[in-house]
Amino acid sequence: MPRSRVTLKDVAAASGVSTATASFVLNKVTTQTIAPATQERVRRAAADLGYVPQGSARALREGRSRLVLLNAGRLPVTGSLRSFITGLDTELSAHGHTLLVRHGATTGIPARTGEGALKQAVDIVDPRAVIDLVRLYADEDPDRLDGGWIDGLAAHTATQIDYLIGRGHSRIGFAMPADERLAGIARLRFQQACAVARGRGVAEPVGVTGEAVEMPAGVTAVAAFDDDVALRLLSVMADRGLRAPDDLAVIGFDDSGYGEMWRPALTTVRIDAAGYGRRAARAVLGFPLDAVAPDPSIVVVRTSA
Amino acid sequence: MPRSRVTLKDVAAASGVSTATASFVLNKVTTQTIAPATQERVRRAAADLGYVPQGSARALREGRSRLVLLNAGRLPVTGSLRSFITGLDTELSAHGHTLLVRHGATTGIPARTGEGALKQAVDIVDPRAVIDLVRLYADEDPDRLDGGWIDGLAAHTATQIDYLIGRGHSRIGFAMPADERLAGIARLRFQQACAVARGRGVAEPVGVTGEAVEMPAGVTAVAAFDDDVALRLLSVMADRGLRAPDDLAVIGFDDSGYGEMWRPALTTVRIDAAGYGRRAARAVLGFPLDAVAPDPSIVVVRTSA
DNA sequence: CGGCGCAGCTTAAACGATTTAGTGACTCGG
DNA sequence: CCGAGTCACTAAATCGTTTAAGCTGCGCCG
Repeated sequence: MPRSRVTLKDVAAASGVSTATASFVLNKVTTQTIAPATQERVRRAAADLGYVPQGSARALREGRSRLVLLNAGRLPVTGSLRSFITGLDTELSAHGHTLLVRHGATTGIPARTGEGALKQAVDIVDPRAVIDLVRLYADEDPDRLDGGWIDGLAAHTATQIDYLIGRGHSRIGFAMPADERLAGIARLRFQQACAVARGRGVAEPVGVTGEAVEMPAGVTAVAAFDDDVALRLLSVMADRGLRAPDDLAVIGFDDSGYGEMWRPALTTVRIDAAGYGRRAARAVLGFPLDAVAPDPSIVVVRTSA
Repeated sequence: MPRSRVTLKDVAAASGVSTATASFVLNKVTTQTIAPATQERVRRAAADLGYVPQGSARALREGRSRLVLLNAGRLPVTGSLRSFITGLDTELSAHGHTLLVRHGATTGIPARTGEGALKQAVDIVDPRAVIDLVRLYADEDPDRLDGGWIDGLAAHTATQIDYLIGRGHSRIGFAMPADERLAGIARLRFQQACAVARGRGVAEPVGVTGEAVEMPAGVTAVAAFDDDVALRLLSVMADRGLRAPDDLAVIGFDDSGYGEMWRPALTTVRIDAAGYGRRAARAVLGFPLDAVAPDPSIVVVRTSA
């Protein structure tokens, strides 16, 4: 019963042509003309038999597979990363490709076990492309296949800071993550925040850690690196009997989904991560990017700021 | 410079043997004896050239690749799933295999787009095995390659319920998730909770939804399906001015990492998910399971219960 | 009517690994 | 000195695709 896999040979035999012809038809090769009637026969046979090309054979022949590998390291897949992945996945599969994600202890430090594991995965699947979030976040990825995610960050940081300024805050703190691996991208965001403030004629934000709740004198609001940092800050504040937004306004970044469960509910910035995912897919496949523009980021106003 | 991939042929040529011999050496084939000196030469050459076998060629020949595919659907990868993946990954890579994860809109309902996408992924990579969490959680997976995760659930549910009973609660609620896709596994957990209570001579828990905070008369504690449900309940309680644990004790399940940021911090059950991951890896590879037993689950006592 | 061009196929050679079925060169017992 | 039995190794087939190159008739031009 479990008749083995249907191969191209089966399709060819069933439609009375050679495998070459069948391949030409099914791949819509333009360098070769095939009679319409023949095309029809082949397509029918393929459909009837339920033929699906074997990826490994194809990959062997073509030197690379139709897979795209996303290295997510140990990043939690919630909020925007989840959306990013979804966008990436839908756009890729619309073009016959498949997204697979590697999670694991990749350290970002070359020649550590994690790096080796990624390399191994790459060698095994011969992916069409690799999107390495770990290196991207460590700010050392030469070819950023992120669909403009990193580049878009400046505008989203502006969304965050502008909201605070618009609410009348003129002395702002910027809460950095504790995780070393995020240091690169955190520094970037901090610089962006400073630039925005300068542009608005407001004092540059002061960097603070998410844990320490003692704010430098005069700071009335904190923009957090992400929702995680914001939530951690909120909980430390609660321990000290401080409430947001009255004692200190707190705005997160990159709506993680957990902020809305908190009390006070976390005000945050929502980014069209799925849009960036779709763009990343196009970048990877070599398509023009201008066709898809992610929506601008918006502030999800809840209670904390 | 980008000299193309090092193949087995290169290794064979460099060590003056045929590809067959090289293959025998590198795969430690026992049906064939090779002179120690030759083995040494081949291994050196492979190392020097940086040879890595090409997965697609191997997969083509063997009919399946050395990949294991985990279908995570739209599940958030935090807490225990993250640990499960880590355990799976380390154990698999210790045996020359690689774990890749598919995220996406898989619906669990056959013949929907999601299912098709998974099938496509499977066809492309010819994985050694597929662990389908979506089907597993929908309770319709015939061959459960989960390392005993589902089977272990009964004991962990007991950990959760017993804690509440030990704290003197005799009328307990069980908070179910709103997500339809978790209905199967939620029902299972609820039944387990009932069984535990019966065994302890306590009234069976009443099922409640995570959102509704009105508890049936006399209920003093709630065991949640997972931390997410617990957190949601906690926030609804906060809105009504109710505090845990005094007004209602709440215990989560499957420590997600976000519970400790909440105030009151969420008491929950921590499961050795990494252990189950390692077992799942062994199950997939056909190794005996008894060698690895996951640690028993423990209660992480914080404040909410 | 010879030959050219073209539409519509097929043949066969890759791709890089694994593995079956040998093949020589030895040794050893009788 | 022959036959059998190891040992150490190789030749070649194979997996399923893609694709360059070749082949065959037919129509048409000069």
